[in-house]
Amino acid sequence: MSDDHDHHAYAPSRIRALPSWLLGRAAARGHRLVADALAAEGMRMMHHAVLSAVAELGPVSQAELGRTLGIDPKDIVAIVNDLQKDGLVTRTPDPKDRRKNAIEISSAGEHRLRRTEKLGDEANERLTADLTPAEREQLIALLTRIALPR
Amino acid sequence: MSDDHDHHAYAPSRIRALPSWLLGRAAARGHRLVADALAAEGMRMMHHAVLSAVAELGPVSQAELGRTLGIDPKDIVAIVNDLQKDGLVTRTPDPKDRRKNAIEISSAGEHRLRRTEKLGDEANERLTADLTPAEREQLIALLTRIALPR
DNA sequence: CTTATCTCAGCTCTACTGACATAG
DNA sequence: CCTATGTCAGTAAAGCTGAGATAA
Repeated sequence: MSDDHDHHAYAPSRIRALPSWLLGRAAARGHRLVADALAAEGMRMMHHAVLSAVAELGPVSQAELGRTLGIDPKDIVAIVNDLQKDGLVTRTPDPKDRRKNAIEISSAGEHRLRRTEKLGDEANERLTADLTPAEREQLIALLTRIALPR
Repeated sequence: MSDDHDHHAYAPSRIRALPSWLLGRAAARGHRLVADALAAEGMRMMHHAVLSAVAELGPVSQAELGRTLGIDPKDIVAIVNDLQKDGLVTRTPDPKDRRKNAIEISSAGEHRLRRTEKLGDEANERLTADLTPAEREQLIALLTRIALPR
């Protein structure tokens, strides 16, 4: 017991056995890596996620964004506000349903997205640097099944 | 495209490919499950983690708790305050190093820990209900390697 | 009348930063 | 002098709740 070195890799066994605990630790580390990388472009993780979803879904309502990303629609408001302020997305009233805003990515947004995507990928590689490519795929597959439950 | 049902399991592919994103989603879901379960005993996740660490490490300083759990030592203060207020741990000055507090679990703390441990295990089973036992072990092994990097 | 969308204000939990007093 | 420990105040990001206005 009581190694003076090697404090970092230790966690009490009862804690270490809890998937939720490990998930929290791993997510905190991953978030730190990605957030630091995206900060170089003045973006936060949720900004990148929403911008990426807007690019993929085309003109889309805020409520739809919230549903597909699993984010509270109330939080989409502030994120879209920021993206719009930077000219990365456009927010126009939907003529067919005037309750909705049609969110679309701008050319500046596409340019920004290409850069943040690269930075995010690099951060995720650092996060999973200890894993083999096959292990990364398996981790993603397992996480998908518990992160997006039916 | 555009299934009216089955919104829940979808996420844009570029987002879904990011381990950090999946980790965040999975951790949020796990935290919700565990936090709700522990709330029945008036405990939060960090209270349970610290109480568990105190039980396993015996008389231990707050700084040591912070190091082994990977939590900021400043945050240990408030957690130990709460645990002490409920009589779950004792906080006595260390006679050998008067800078330190020796944190020890009480019998009430051990009783509380047995119950929160059970509640936490059940919540973690719900979180990983879609996985086989072998897959759970593999998930824990993979998470350990990225959550506790050297 | 009921539902869906959007906005606002506020809260919790986790994590972090800076400042400080005390003890080694 | 410098480091380690503990305490306090405040901040940030993600995630929630409740209330309300507008439109379908």
